Amino acid sequence: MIIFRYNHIVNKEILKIKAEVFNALAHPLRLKILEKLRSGACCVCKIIPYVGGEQSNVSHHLAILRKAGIVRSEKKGLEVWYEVIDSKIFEIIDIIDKCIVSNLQRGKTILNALIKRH
Amino acid sequence: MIIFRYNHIVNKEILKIKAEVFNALAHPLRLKILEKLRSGACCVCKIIPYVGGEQSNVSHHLAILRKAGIVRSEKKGLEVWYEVIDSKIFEIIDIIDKCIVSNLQRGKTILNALIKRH
DNA sequence: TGATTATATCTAAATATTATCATATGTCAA
DNA sequence: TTGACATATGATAATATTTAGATATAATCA
Repeated sequence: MIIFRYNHIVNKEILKIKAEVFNALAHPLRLKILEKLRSGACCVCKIIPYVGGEQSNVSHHLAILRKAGIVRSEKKGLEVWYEVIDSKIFEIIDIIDKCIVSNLQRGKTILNALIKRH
Repeated sequence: MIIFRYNHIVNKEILKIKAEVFNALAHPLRLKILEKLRSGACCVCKIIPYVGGEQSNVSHHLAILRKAGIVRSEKKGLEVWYEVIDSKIFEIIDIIDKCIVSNLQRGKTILNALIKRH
């Protein structure tokens, strides 16, 4: 099938999309937004005080998460409610958490070994 | 314990570290480097032709992965070998892959529904 | 020792991201 | 319709990232 000839282009494109998703996750404020959305859909008016920060700034970050396909929004009267599209995103965040913890533990072990030598 | 008073600072700091790890993953070239490292440790001289790009640029991206605690390097004679520290990072990449595929499928379904209406 | 090789670092220009402020949009209620 | 409210968008300045080229470092070999 002719489509296979385009595999390298498709792969490149997929790498780019993946990088864009990671990029959307690469900001403390956006991670905090997702932390809030972990317990379910939520109104922007609740997200703003939770994460702390300017209304327009939070709105910007929500737009970044939206464009990356991580969350979707829905208007309910005056309010806008956001929710995570695919909860697999939380698995990712949890794995990163574990990675960081074991990294810190490794650091601690090395530090202890160094201290004992003196 | 007094340490609990610092929880919010610690949380903030952890969010920042997490964001930094995601940031390290947020580039097609770095994802491609990790793709190469999935099969095990690898020399820079193999990574460069695999990912394609300037030597200095690849070296820079390797440094970013190193600083984020995702890979480590070891000198072997003239060569430098890199390897992934914690293979959980691949689980993350695989989950993102699945998310993207199901997102694309959802898009396709919606598109089909729209087409049928006309 | 000096040349060669592999990789890292520095520099600068181009580009992207972030935060803030100002303004626009859309919804409701009087 | 007008005004108030919740949220989004646009413009801008500050900052960070990316890339390529030039140079530096460190290991090996003649």
